[in-house]
Amino acid sequence: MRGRTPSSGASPWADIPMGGRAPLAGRVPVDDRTGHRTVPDTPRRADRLPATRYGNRPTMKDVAARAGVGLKTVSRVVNGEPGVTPETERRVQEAIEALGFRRNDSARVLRKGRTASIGLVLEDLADPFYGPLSRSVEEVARAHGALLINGSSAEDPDREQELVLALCARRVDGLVVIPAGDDHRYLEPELRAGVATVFVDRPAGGIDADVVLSDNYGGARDGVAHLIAHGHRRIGFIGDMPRIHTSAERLRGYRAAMEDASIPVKDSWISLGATDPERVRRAAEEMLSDTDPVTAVFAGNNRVTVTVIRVLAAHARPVALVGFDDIELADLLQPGVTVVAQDAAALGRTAAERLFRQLDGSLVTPERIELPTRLITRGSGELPPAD
Amino acid sequence: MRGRTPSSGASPWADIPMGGRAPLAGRVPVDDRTGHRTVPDTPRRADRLPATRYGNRPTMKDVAARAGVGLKTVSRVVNGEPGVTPETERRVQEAIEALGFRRNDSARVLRKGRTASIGLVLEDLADPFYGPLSRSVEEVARAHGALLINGSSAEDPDREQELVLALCARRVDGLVVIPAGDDHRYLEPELRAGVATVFVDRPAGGIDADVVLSDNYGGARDGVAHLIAHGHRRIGFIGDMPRIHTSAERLRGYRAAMEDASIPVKDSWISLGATDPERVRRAAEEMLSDTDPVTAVFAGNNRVTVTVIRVLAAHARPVALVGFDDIELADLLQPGVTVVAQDAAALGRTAAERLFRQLDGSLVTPERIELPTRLITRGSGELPPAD
DNA sequence: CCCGCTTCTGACAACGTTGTCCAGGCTCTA
DNA sequence: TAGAGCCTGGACAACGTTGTCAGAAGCGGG
Repeated sequence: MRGRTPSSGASPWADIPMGGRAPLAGRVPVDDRTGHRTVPDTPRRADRLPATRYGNRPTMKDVAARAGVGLKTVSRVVNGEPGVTPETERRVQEAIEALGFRRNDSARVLRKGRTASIGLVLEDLADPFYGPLSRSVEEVARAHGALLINGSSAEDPDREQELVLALCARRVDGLVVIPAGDDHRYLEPELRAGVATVFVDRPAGGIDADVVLSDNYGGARDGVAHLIAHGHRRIGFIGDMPRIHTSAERLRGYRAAMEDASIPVKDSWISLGATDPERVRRAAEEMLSDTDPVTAVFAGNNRVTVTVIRVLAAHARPVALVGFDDIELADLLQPGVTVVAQDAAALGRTAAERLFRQLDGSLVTPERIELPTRLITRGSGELPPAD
Repeated sequence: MRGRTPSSGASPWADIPMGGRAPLAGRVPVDDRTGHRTVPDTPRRADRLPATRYGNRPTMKDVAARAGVGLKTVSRVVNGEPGVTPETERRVQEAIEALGFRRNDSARVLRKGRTASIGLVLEDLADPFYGPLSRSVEEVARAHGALLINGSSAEDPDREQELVLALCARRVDGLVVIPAGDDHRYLEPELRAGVATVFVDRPAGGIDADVVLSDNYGGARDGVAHLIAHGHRRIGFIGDMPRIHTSAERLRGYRAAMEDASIPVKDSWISLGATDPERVRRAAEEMLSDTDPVTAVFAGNNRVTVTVIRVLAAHARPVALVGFDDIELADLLQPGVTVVAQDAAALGRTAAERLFRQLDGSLVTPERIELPTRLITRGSGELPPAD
């Protein structure tokens, strides 16, 4: 009992009743799944259905049979290849329409060797920083006729690798990765096989690949220098885990600015690993209630900034604030929030464009590209120290 | 030379589904990249490779040859099937490692009929409302071992269809669609073929399918009633294009609330089609400077709300505001922004869960699910009318 | 030493598409 | 009208994987 007999003349889909969703019900051996049939030696994972396929979809063969033409002729019509009479083409189109045929791209990929899809692995799609980035990657992909598959690593190196390998198994033509881990040697076979790869926001570890970054170090340094220029000397830094490259770079920028101004940094002014709001809140409150309290805070990313704003809003004494990453409505708060803005869309666009340039062969040598940041003054960073 | 067509005016690469240039034209130079570093382990394929292939990836056959076992044994090891001696398994694993083999899921899909991937078509990934939604869909997909492919329709029905069909061509197991258009009969063949389908945020048109919605009507009605309860009678409504279901429903809610309070609505209080900030701004300014100016505004979605906040901030007389959709930092503004919040993550989660229940056969009858909204009072909606 | 049994292994045929190549039928010229 | 050329259409073999099924190897009992 094979799925179908192609020689049965009329295609089996020609007379499927409309509106029924019958294929859904029968395509899983529900009896086996519920399991009250105790058959011990039957392996559970055995799909006993002849076809584990979901529904039966018409193939080019079916279309050909219905249109009364050869298989390859259908292929030609579907792909807009020349060499088909208008009349023949019409008949084929009609059959396609009638059967609801859709080309199976898996088979196509298998034959042609490319998928016209690229993968994007980022940290969290829900983060307002990654939304625009993802969107801009998608736009570039679309302009090149490719689809975007994406996944969130949730800052977990194992999950990153798992995702990347899943994408590679699907034979994406290229990968845009925002690394969670710091060892990417597992990608060596893919690079050898010609999978275009660009890392964004953070550099790759252990392999030589394209990287597109923001100037985290310079941005943070400028932001902190800005606070110093407004008279602050006791400046706190609240950032993410230092194993994250961006986080480490921004801390480095903070230290550099302080050193440039010959201000010794107290350990209690620095808080790292602030991953959730509660920890950020505690960190902020601690450095504000220190015996030697900070008069300004530099927030290491958008999530930290938002939480710090909340803390400061509830704080009696005004405290200056500069945040890394722009946030929506920052201009409407009292005071407006001064930020070091990076251009997420530009990061994504640059990366994706490099990816496709790798793919069309016009790029060969991996490069490291650093995009500038921009200090946007809105008030909170210009508050004078209130000792 | 494979010069087969004299009419070679059209690029032979013009066969990518979504238009645009094929990315991989000159992929052969990839060999230059590894170039001098000859890869000793990778067996070279025959020279008669299809011109479109790029990079040689090892196949199970290669692994089998290297490990000195049969093809099927490799398959067994790769898929963790029982019946392989530890010793054999070790040899195979070693070969896999050495060659950097990755199973080709396209071939697997072709054989098995399912892709373990689902498609998500939404309006704009960069919109803060869709980020969390997308993320929650991804989480559910991940829990079911599926990958997420997504695309942005940019509110364009043609693009929606193009994306959906591209996903179907890739044989996604299921589709989560946030409709841009209002006619989805093109999906009939897919439904018949058993592609699980759930519409979110807006209903499908012309077909019978699962839908998960927010209670747009009720939410808007409650929000407007809230303004009325605080003494307002001249209330403006600024919304998106009325052809969008959510937009129309919210307008309906507005009208219902006004009618419940027996307040006749002036045409000049209603502005639709406000898609970009500039138009929202003009619309808001007009209804504020009317001879009979509104004392409160109901904003039809998050983008409108943000712009209206800006306009009101620059406005002398205090004006009450309730917005549909919650926005970040809304609580920190002066006054805090009162909103009708919908739970984007819950929408996505509910939809994705239904999708997988369709797939495992436990759901057959399409349903319409409506999730409640929540009025969050923060100040702006409780301002008294200032005539 | 053979038989039956279990356990492990491999040959082979799909899956649906596209590239190659050849067979007819047609038009156009001599 | 025949032969040369051009169209158009179709048969067939890949692509890399998995399900089927039969064969091989190991092993104990008669």
